[in-house]
Amino acid sequence: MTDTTARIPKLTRKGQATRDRILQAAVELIAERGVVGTSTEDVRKAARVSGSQIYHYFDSKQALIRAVITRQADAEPVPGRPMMGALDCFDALRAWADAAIQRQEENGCRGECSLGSLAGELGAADEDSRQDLSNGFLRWQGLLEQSLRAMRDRGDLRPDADLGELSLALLTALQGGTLLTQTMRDIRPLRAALNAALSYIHSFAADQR
Amino acid sequence: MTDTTARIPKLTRKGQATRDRILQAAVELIAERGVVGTSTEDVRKAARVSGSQIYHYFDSKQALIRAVITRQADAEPVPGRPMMGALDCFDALRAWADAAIQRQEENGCRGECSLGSLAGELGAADEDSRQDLSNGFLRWQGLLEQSLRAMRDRGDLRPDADLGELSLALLTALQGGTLLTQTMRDIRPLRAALNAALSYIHSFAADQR
DNA sequence: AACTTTTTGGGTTGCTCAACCCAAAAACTG
DNA sequence: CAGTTTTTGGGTTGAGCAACCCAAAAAGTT
Repeated sequence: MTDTTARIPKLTRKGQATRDRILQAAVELIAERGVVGTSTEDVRKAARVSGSQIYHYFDSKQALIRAVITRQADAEPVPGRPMMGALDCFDALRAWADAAIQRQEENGCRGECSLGSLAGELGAADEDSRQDLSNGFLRWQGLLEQSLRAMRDRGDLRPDADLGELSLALLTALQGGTLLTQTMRDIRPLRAALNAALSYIHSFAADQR
Repeated sequence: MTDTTARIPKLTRKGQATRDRILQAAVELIAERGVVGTSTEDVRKAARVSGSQIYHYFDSKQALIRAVITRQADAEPVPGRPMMGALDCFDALRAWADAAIQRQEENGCRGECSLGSLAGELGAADEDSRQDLSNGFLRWQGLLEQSLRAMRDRGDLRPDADLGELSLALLTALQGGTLLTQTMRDIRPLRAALNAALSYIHSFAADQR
């Protein structure tokens, strides 16, 4: 994977902060206006930096976008809900799904610049971005799979449950549900998708009932 | 909904054909390069029409895009697999899902310009398009729900099955699965998503095995 | 204090592309 | 054949925008 980040030899705390401010501004603008609807000039204004600052920290708009992608990919699939070690029983999984739903409701079913939206917008167009996105999804799937593995180790899930498939089902439900929910501005798609996925996972519970 | 189609007073068979050729070219180009990656000039060349033909049949690029959306929305969720009346038992549903999977495989997991991709690309940016897309999804959900209703009437599904939720779960699975599959260029996400959704629906079968 | 990094604010350049115009020729319709 | 519709092929215009340049001032570091 090409590195689009390392440009500046040294980067003081302040430099880091400015770079982050630019990145954060890009994330927020893209969330509400999409990649195409966001010009570097918009980002510059929103980040309150002047002139050539953006091109001081990023090689190109593409590099900035890719930095946005990896930032989102390194974040939690459901913002504010850390997964590591926490999702290890059915109740926790249910709570995680409910948090995703609640978050969308609070946002008025508006975009969040999650990987899913970015994938829709960029996937077809740019191969480099597509790979970054692919890696992001892979990472998220890994996180989910790890949680499911913890559940299986605890004896919640049957030993023969295919964790790869289950984690994929959950991830696609989250992404598909979010896509429809944001497009239709209606929380029901996401709710139905996650209900179905959880129920499917539950059908592999060790103790049925 | 604003009508973006009716511009020309009369439209002979030939005019219709040319308009269709433009629309079709737009569909194909957008499928492989996305909306942003496709200029009106590209469409013009691909449709083998000259000069101002595109603006003769469409008010603007936006109008053309919206026409693409509604064309896709009026098509079948899984191209080449008509649903009306055909999907009325579990086997038919399974065959439909398999067709979706097979199609993606044949395409090398590449984009198809289905509503899902368009939604990702346009949803955030443009309100009019978002509504067209929303209506498209709604139509597809209706088709699925109708099929499930047929299954319930036949006695395949329990009377208390929530058809609205089930159809949403299936549609989100198709969309989310397709999104991940196309981004990761791997058929497994779509397969896992549809497996999960079908299995979920099957858990509402009248005769549990 | 010497040095490095960051920031400012003002450029410019050159391309892409949507939108639109026109007048004449070709094709179709009744 | 007269009238309408379609098509051709050549424009132009103007906006938006990415990419890049620079030199001086401010801030930070050691």
